[in-house]
Amino acid sequence: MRETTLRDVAELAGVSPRTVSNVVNGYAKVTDATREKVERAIAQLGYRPNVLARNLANGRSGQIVVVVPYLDTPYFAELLQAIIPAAREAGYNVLVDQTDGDPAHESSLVGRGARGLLFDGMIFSPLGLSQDDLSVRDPALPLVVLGERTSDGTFDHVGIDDVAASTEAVGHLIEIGRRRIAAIGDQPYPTGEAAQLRTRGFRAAHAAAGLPVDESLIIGTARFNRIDGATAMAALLDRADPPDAVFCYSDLVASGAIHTLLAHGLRVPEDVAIIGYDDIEDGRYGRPTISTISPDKGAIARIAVERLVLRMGSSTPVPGVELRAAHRLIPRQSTIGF
Amino acid sequence: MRETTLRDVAELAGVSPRTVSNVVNGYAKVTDATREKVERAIAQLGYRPNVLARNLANGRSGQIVVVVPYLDTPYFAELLQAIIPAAREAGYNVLVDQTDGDPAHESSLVGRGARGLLFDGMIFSPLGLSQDDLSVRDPALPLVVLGERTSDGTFDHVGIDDVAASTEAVGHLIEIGRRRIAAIGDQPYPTGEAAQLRTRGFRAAHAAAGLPVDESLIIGTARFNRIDGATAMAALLDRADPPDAVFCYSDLVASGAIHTLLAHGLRVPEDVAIIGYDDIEDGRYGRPTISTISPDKGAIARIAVERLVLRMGSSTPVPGVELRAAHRLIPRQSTIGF
DNA sequence: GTGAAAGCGCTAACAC
DNA sequence: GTGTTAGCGCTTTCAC
Repeated sequence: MRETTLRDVAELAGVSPRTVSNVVNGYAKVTDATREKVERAIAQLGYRPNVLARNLANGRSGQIVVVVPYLDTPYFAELLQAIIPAAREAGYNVLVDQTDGDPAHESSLVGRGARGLLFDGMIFSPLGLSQDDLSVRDPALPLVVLGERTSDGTFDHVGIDDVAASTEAVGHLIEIGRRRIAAIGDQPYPTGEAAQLRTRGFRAAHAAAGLPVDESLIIGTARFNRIDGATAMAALLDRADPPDAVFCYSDLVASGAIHTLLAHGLRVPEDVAIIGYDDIEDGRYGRPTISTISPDKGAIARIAVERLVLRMGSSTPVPGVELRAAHRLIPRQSTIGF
Repeated sequence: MRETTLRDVAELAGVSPRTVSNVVNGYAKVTDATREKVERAIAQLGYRPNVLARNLANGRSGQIVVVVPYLDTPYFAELLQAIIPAAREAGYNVLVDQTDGDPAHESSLVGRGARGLLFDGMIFSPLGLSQDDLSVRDPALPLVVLGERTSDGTFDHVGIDDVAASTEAVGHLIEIGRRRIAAIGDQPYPTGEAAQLRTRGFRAAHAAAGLPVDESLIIGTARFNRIDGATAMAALLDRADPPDAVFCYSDLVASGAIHTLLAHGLRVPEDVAIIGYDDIEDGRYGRPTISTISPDKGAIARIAVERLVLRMGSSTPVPGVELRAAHRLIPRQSTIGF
């Protein structure tokens, strides 16, 4: 049995397809009389507009895609959770893609144009891509980038001020009296921009306090996972002169580090204070709860969607801007105790 | 500047649109000579097929939607992470929807027909919906339901054997010598089927061991979150006769319960043993690590996608079946110590 | 305010 | 093997 079409409705109501379309979309003015006729016919036939046809006629899909490296990373899950309602409110459905941080996958996504796909715009949280990779993308694709990038002027970038946030985090450790502070998560290579900004903050806080930086206390990790934190912390504890505090580049890293410390019979924060980054829900319930930098995820989501909608709606190129969401330092048990 | 169309390619290559379509889709036989001509034209023009037009012509969108209650719940995030690659492999993109467990939102999703939307099928993990609500859905929508439901024969259901798994979990607590076992997470109302199956397993394990069930040790919670676990555990500790073990209906609940125990100065598992459910990544890194029931999420994802693809591809109604993925008990520190 | 008709760009009978 | 052509179901310019 064929689905009923707009044409069927028009016939039953004794009007033209044009009028039905007007009624359905709330366009133009339609007499109350005809509107009612049409609506009755729609109800009677159980008519539902065919989105596929509408998409073709409109040349847009009403969908945006959100691309994240990993979905099971709490930070991205929480971010996505915030983006979806924001997008829905703006009338867009959300497609989700995960890249596993694979640069090839990431470039193929940004490289392809909007038209080739079924989304009108993209919110992209890159991991494996360096700034250069990003600029080879299809310029016709409305794009908002999250995280630690800098806009080259052709897309928008939404993030918090990582250097400032990191400086605050390390400043907090200094304030509570720690002097041998380690950092876990550095990534001194092109795709590690996020990490490098945090490292910069680490140095800035030391400089501000007149403290020297022990370079050997800056530990690199391939990713920002628990296991990376656990491993790096173990390496730090193996040293003759372990640190009395650690700035971890994510809450997961912090969680892993704490795990190692407790397993070694050390106390947090008495022996080693720990501060993380991201404010994921986990950090609020572990033992100890994890001090952290909390980015305003709701704001990030709102701003990202808002800018993307603006880009998708504009026929002329929109200049890319840098947008900053708020962040704040949340001291918890892992630095200030119980 | 207009995007190049299939027609443009045909013109440049000196062939008909039909032939270009054949080349693009790998259909039918095309002479190597013409294929090459066409491919050269495609490359030269930078042609990309318009998915929107293709969708309309095909009458399908090539998308499936995955509906979960909450995205920031690790279990669902991990499940989604497994579903996305499985779907992509089958040639489908994944739309994501979260319902916040809102029954109205959930029914509106299942109630609307496939054609009204831009997905060809749905993988649905309901929370607020009872069995009855589910059966009012549009029968034309290919549907696979996850979690603890029973198929009414018009959709497939994929899940693990919850009663068996719960019985094993509680059996494990009994095996390690616990006798006063509590359960946190019961939901004795229509939408709480998941919880009720776990409670049934709780009873079954007691029965199998010849132990009586203390009904007052079965604690209900509105959701399966950390805060619910923390609160319920606190209530249990307020009693004159607290339990020596707790079966938590999710790892998050377990995590919350452990938090409360540690905060009260109790030891896990020495004073109270804890077992959870879901095997989320968190549970493998906390302190103590959480014993749990581990559902084979990869298998669930694979089976769900496979069945959905089968449904979407069939013109005649496919009888709904019950499909079971494997699960296994994973003892960790929270029951067997360090 | 409403109708007629021309697309949107692709697919797939149907011929040759 | 390839060309011709008629849709897929909607939107929308243009008249009236």
